[in-house]
Amino acid sequence: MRSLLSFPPFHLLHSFRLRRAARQVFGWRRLRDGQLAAMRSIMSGRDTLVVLPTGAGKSAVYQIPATLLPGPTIVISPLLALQQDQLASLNDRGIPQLRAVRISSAETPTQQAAALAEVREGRARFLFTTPEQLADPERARQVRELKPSLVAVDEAHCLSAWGYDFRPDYLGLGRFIADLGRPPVVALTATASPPVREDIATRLDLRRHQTIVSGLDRPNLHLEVAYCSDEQYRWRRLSAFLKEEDGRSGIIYVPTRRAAEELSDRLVSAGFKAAFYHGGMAGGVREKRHLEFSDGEIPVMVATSAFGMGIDKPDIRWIAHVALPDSPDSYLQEIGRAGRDGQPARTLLLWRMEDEALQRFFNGGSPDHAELRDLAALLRTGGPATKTQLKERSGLSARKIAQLLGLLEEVGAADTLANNKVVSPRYAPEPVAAAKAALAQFERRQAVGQTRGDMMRAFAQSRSCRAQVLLAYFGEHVPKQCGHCDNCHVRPGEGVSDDRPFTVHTGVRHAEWGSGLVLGYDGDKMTVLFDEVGYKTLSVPVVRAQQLLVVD
DNA sequence: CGTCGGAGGGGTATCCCTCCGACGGTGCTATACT
Repeated sequence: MRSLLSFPPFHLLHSFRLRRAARQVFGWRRLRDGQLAAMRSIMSGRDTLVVLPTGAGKSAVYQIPATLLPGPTIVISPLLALQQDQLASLNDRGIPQLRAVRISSAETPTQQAAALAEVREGRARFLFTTPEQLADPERARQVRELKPSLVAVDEAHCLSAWGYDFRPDYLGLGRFIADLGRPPVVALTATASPPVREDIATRLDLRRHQTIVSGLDRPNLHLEVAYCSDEQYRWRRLSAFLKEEDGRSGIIYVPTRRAAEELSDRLVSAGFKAAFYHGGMAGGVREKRHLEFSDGEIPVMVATSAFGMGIDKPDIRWIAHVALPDSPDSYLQEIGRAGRDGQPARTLLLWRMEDEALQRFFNGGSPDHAELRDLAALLRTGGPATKTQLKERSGLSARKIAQLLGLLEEVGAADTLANNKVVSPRYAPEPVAAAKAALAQFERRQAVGQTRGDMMRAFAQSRSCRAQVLLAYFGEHVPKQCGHCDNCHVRPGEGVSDDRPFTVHTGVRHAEWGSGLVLGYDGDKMTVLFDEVGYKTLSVPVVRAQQLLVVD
């Protein structure tokens, strides 16, 4: 009895208030399980990592609690176009508790000051911004003074996918949150495998966080994969597929901008209503194409991965891949855009062994030992310096500097001060040792990137139920055959071996690779996710015969 | 690491083969011009 009195059932109170807010503010009569659990976690002041498919009301997970919290909510989101849509959807409701403003390069200094004032005076509840804005110490100070009650990191997988080289300011978010005095943080994404989740939690420095994963299996998506020995065969399969789809809306993912333009031309010549989309197009044209696709004017969009986040067309009927994606994370994210209305949709992966070459290139070449060493030395001798100064002194590009600094920071050979200057910490390793450690760090991460590519190929080559194989990668155990993939249809029941030395999700240990988690079985192969070396596929008979794994 | 296009050699086919180098995704932002 005493425990009941000293610990009132806050979760019941939270649930009641959340449901009431959902009804009053959004007009929703009910919340899904995953949504409510995530919102309760936020209300209890815990850091929360939410993995929910897009279209499952992911934004509401932070928006509804935000209306109940005393201070404003800072929403960090990667794309300005995406922010634009989210701002509009909040402000169009005309409810004061949902009023949202933004600070980005798209606002003038006057508009930025006005936005800050609106939040400060309690007239706006949400402040949208980008990691790049928060990298400016003055901007971070302004945001800090707003005393936010919640920080929401939307599309949080970007942190892991982009932070290390493409958009390094993503890696500064952990520091920004620490300087804020660590209000509750919620990180949201549609797909994140266990290593990516761990990466997000580490980089944001989440504390005793709760992870909520829900509904990754999408029974209305039919999964199909075909190996293509040459380009002619790939083209034949693709055009046959498009004829079957007969004008219904869908996306063809290609690996390069050039491929997008060329394939689109070829499809138009063959009589399909197609257009292309990639990151090299002018902003206005991109927006127009996006609209034409949403309206159904252009049913077939041939695109690079640039055509992704921010697409909320509910009736996309198919997704085709004319290349192997870099990871199951990207693949699930991309096919997940089909069939958001719950109606049946098809996915077709047309792949060649040769596709992997490009992925290997994108996975990146090793940084130079000498460059790392010289930069570490420069930090030790030159005193605190801005990135621009370092760029001048070293002669390296801004992007290279950011990449190298990130690695040096991870091994304790560099540190960013509050004024955004970079220094060599007091007990920093010698430049040569620092370069060696940084290189090892890079190689470790690249190896994990490589195992993700390996898992993508393993998925493509698998003869077992596709959903089982794909979701095993995400740590989800699908107990029954999915019944919505090519392998389930063609050979129901075949390829399933009963030889399973460990049950799924058993912790195991390998002499060389250390501890890991059994994720699933595919015929006589098993997949294990190791803490240090990433995903590995092992032969079950070999594991048995040589006793490669023991229970950890 | 593979593909593509141009250059150049072979050898004399209104051009074919080989070699070599370039290229390959994702977006924020600040700044300098019109």
